[in-house]
Amino acid sequence: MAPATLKDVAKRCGVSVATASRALNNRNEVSPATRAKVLKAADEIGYVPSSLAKGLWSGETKVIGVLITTIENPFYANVVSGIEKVVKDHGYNILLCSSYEEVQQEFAALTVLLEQRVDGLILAPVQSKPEVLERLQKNNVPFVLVGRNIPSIESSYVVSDDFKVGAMAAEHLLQQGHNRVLFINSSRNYSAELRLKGFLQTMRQHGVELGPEWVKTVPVHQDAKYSLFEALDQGLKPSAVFCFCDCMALEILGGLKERSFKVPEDVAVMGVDNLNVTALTDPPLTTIDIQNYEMGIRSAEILLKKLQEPETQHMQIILPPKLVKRNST
Amino acid sequence: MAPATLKDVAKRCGVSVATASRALNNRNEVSPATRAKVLKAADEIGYVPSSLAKGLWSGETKVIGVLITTIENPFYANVVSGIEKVVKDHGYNILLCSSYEEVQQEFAALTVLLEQRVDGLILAPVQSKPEVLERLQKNNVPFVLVGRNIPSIESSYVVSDDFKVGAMAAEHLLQQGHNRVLFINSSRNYSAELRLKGFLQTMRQHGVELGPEWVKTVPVHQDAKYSLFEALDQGLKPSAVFCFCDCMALEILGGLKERSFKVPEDVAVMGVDNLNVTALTDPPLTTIDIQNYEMGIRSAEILLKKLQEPETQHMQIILPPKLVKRNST
DNA sequence: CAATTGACCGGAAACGTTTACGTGTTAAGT
DNA sequence: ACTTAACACGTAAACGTTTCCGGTCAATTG
Repeated sequence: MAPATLKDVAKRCGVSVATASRALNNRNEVSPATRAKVLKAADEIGYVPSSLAKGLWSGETKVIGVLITTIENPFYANVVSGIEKVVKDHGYNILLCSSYEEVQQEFAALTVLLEQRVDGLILAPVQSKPEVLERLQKNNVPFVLVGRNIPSIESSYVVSDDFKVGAMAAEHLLQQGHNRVLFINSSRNYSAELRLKGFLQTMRQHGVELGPEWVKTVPVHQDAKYSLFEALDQGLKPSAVFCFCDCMALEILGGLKERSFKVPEDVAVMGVDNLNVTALTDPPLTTIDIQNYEMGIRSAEILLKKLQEPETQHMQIILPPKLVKRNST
Repeated sequence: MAPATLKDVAKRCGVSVATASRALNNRNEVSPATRAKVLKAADEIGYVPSSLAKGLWSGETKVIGVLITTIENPFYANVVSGIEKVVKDHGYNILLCSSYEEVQQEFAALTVLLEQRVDGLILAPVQSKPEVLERLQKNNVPFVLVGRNIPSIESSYVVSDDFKVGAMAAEHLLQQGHNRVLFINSSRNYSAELRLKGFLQTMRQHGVELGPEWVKTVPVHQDAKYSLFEALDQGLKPSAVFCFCDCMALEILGGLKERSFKVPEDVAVMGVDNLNVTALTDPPLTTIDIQNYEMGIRSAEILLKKLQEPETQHMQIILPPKLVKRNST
């Protein structure tokens, strides 16, 4: 049994479809009596208007796409939560897609989102190549990058100051007396590049030159601890490990435990994201707060502004990172 | 500029809309030459078919709704991830809505999902009252409950054996010599009721009678530690705390730390869900694995089956819980 | 050579909305 | 009493697809 339609409502109370529509939309060309009749009929048969038909007519779906790597990463859960809070109040809904850090899946998801005619899009792009965004621009759907920028294309984005994130980590670790620092980095995104750059440059400024063996890029879908093991097995003796994100830092914590290293006595660990749980790990994790939830909020606000005023200029927000010192360093 | 339409494609290569549609859908009533022409034109103008129009025509949207309390709870992140894995392969997409454990928001989200004409729905219902599900049945959209059942209505669901979860916790804690156990419970769901029942009944069977003061229900949107503090301030001296879920257990861990209790020496703590992070907390958390990801998988599989064969009987899956002993008990 | 077939393609209806336009009724204004 | 405006409502077109039905044209058949 197909869902009830406007025609059903109209037939049931003996008016035309147009009148039924007007009554339900609170337009004023309907007499109070007929309006009551229509509302009653609609309620009785459980009528729910079709967003499909509405969207086809109006050209807007009231759906915004959110394309992230995976919702299992609490960082993105925070971001999405922030987005949802903002857009809900404006009558928008979220269509959630995941790329799992794979270019192909990202592209497929993008196709889906375009087919669904999302009014706008917030995404954490996988690759720094501009293909995906060019496609968006071609189809001119408004979009905002979140968490990661793509430098080769002009767009709106909300990111943390990633160079500074790397620099802050370096400064903090140097201050604690570390100069053999292993950088466990993510692949395929510009934030990772910037953090690395900020990190290495700051180390160098303080006279610490780290060769490429001190930087490990974790293959996607692999536990970061194996990158650590790889480094250890190559004979590296790091006094500290700096991770691209807390997720990786947690995995490193697990790896160190597995190999019976004490943190922070044998090896210090720090991450980025300040996930809720990092306050409760063993030991509590030193990390850098990059305002996850706020990122979601701001990106959604920018997108909404673009939807309301299509001629809005691109907006870039760079949130300041903040060191959260705990016991892992 | 509105997105390109089939008519645009057709006009561009001088064929009818019907032919263009046939060419793009790989139907065989088109000559190879025209097909090539159409595909080329479609590619050139960046044509993306409209799911709205397609859905209006076909009566199915290839979207399934997922309605949970909040994606910030890693338990649901795991569940959603499992759902996504299954439905993606069958060409379905996820429309994610959150109820934030509020009946009103749940109802509003449901309206949205019905308006969007989702083909099916997977939900973790907030309340045990059947209003929401009756609405679903009235609109006859196939649905599957996940994580929580609603006993008053017949439906498909995938849950853990929640009575047993409570019983297992009780047995484990008794075995460790605890008989002053504080139960930090969730409100507004049947799983919570069952776990409590299993817990209390098992305690009683072993001669431990716990009065109502030993059961605290955490108000929604409140840190569980305040429920702990309340109990402590009432003069209770629990030797162990059993929490409805790991999220709460983590909050309790925080609260105990705040009040300088040592875990497990002063107070033991255990939770439910076996979240990834619980292996790395201080101390590593004893918990009960209820197969979060698997729940998502199974619920999605049931829903897909219902979509393929609408006459399918209701299916109920009760997954066996498994104790994961760590150092917090 | 006429009739039949088949390949290929266009016209048009349908899905469920919303709104511009037209029409009929009624009350107010002269 | 006649015009006019306001009001209430219906008709129909449009949004972008897909498919049914029919038509054209060339090739095959007798």
